[in-house]
Amino acid sequence: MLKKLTSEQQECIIEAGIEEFADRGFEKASIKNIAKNAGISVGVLYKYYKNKDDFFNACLEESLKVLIGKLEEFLEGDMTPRERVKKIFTAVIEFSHEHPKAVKMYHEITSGSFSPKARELAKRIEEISSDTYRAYMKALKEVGLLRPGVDEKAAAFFFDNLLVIMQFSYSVDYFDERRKIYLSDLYDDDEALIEQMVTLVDGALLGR
Amino acid sequence: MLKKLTSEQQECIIEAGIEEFADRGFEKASIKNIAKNAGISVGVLYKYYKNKDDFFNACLEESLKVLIGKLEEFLEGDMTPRERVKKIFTAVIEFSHEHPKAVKMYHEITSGSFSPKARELAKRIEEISSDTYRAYMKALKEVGLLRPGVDEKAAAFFFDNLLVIMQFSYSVDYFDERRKIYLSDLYDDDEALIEQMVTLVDGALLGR
Amino acid sequence: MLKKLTSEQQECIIEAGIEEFADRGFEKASIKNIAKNAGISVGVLYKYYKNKDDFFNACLEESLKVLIGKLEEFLEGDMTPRERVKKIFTAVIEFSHEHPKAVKMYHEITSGSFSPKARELAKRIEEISSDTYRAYMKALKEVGLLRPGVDEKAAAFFFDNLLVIMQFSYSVDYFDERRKIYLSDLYDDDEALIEQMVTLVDGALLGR
Amino acid sequence: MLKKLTSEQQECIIEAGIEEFADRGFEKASIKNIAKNAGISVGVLYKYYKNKDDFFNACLEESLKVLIGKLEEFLEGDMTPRERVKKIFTAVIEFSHEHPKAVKMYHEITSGSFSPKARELAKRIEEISSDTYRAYMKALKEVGLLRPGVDEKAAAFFFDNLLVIMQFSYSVDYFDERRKIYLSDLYDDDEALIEQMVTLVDGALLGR
DNA sequence: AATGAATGAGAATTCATTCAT
DNA sequence: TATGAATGAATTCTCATTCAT
Repeated sequence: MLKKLTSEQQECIIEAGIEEFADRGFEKASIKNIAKNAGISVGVLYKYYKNKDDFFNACLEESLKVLIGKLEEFLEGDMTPRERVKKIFTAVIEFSHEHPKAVKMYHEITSGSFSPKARELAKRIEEISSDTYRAYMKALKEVGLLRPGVDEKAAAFFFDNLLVIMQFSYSVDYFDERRKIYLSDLYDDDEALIEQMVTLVDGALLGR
Repeated sequence: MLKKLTSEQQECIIEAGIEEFADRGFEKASIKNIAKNAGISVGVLYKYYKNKDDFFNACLEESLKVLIGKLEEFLEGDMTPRERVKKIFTAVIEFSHEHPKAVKMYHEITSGSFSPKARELAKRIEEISSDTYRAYMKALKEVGLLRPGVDEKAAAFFFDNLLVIMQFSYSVDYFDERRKIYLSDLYDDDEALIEQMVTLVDGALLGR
Repeated sequence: MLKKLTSEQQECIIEAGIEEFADRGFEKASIKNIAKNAGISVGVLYKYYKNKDDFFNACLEESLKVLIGKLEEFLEGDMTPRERVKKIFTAVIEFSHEHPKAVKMYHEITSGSFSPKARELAKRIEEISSDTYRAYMKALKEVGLLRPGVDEKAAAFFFDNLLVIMQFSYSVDYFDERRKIYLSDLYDDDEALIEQMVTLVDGALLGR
Repeated sequence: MLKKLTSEQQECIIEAGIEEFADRGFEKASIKNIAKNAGISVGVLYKYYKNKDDFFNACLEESLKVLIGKLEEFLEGDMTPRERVKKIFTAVIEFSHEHPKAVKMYHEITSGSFSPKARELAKRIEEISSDTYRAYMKALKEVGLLRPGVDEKAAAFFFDNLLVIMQFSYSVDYFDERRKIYLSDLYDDDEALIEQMVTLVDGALLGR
């Protein structure tokens, strides 16, 4: 039956794409399947997107947009360093619970070789994170809170490393299982894990 | 597998497989190509391995074997905690330089959905690492070196998280580019980065 | 067809169709493209024409109509046989310059397998030409100008063969390139080529 | 069932290709169909030929090879001009009877836009014919047989034009039907048609 | 009536896997 | 036993045709 796409259905396409790409990876993802899950025909997908690559980029962009949104909140508000670190860890874990597919999309581009467009999107998000965390580390240093001898860049890298793998640990199947292995009873206690991470990060950055 | 992997030819097949899987990912990897690079016919490959999945598992197993080998050295020898941490960071980066394909194989299974056999292999290596690091953290705690309030499991998780992402940062293209973005001039100075990481980890675990 | 082709818009559609079919061939021709160039929607095109085949026939009919128009002039006027032959060769080449798309449409049906309707249209034009040329040859014979032993039908066939391939040589890319290969410096001198052809045809038909 | 291709089957592939391309044209020709008719799987076709284009070129080359073979006989032997012209007309018609698909392949490239490889093949055959016929016309001129005022190039063009359309008239459906329309009872009498054509050509070239 | 987005069958192409030699 | 040509299902992508708006 020929029926105009509702705007709901249009969103549905990207959503179905993210679902499929996140679950099965770019190569295994089937356009036919995505169309079926989105309740549309393959033709309509190719009306909006030039090819599989192009569609993947659109899904990726949507996913990263949500991730970037979270980042921007990081430097907002007035709080102690510990509070801020706790806030971001909490946000990252919450985000992973709410948008596991977005995180999986991010993880997806870390493997395989993608189009220049995808590389560019990926580069942008890394630059934004890097800038954000380096600015924070610089601020800490200026007020004499960053441990002496600690380089701002290394500190930012260290900090984002932990956040990235934490995101994976709550979204990507493999890392989730690994988290269970490492944490056993702590696996289900997000609160406690956050507290531990904050303590460790504080020790690393502030020395207390 | 009809035969144990003993002959030189067998090693050659696995090596060619690791090369291909690491470089092109599971889906894009070509069996024909692997056979050609190993100097055998596809028929022989299928004599030893049931299918692509099965062969991938064999390659994965070999890769993980090398990774596990490194781990065992961790607890060996008598040294201060800082020395030990430095040693492992150094070893991890050296290993990534020497065996980037093995690390890529490890990264490869973190994406996509692999067979039960692959999951099992992966589980084993995570259990070994987890046990190793937890044992170390426990030892630290017992001698009163671990910062008060820090859980051994969380500490082990924290520590391995950093090591895993550091391995990726030196082997997986995406993470390597990301490392460059974060570290800029520090990108080429492994020594300095290790020093920084050790300092941060020491601060996190030991409070100094 | 629900409506006769009367309105200006209708001509526009056919014109766009001829353009597209002549340039890209039946299979590669795009209905969407034709509609766009005609300034209408595809829906309208399908209102007037049952399908692509049907529309092609309409375009073909229009093209052939123009070709037939030229034919009718052939027997008009009072002139010597040589003058008449020269006139028709000149007309054919002029026509090819002015309406290359119509000639291409004609060439297009000589390949592929078209619908009965197209065959019928094609048959009609061939019958008209055949009748025209046979009548002329008969007239020549009756006044004793046609060389003895020359059959009127064969002469008509011979004559039209030359005209048809001459048309292709000025309209269809392939035959145009071929003409260049054969004629080299004569390629750009229509006048001279016509003169040569007339001489040859005169020799063939009249013996001088 | 997996079974080695007999060499007979290998020839069969090209033959099936020529059949399909000749009958349905490049665009409509179906690779699946060709494979089925050749008694092979699609995969094997793609083992030998890069893609549809490449396979078409192979079929075209095979077809043109046979055509060129005939051409070479043209200048052989010692005979009067009339005998030679008769011989080539006879040969051309025989050839069209024996290899109608080869002629259809030749006709096929006169429409549509083909790959550089196909253009090159086509150009070569036109150059060979052109050279052959021009050499013959030059020879005629040198012995004073070519009618005065007749250009060798134009004569060669005129001659090949007739041969080409004669080939089409015996192989390409459209031109075959046209031949019937023009010749009526002469349609079935190849001998008589040849005699007529030879007479006409002799009149054109030699003036008798 | 006119629109043009949606449909989905069908095409070319790939490549893991098989098995005749 | 080893080979690698043959298989054919599955994938992406196109576009004539339909029909809800």
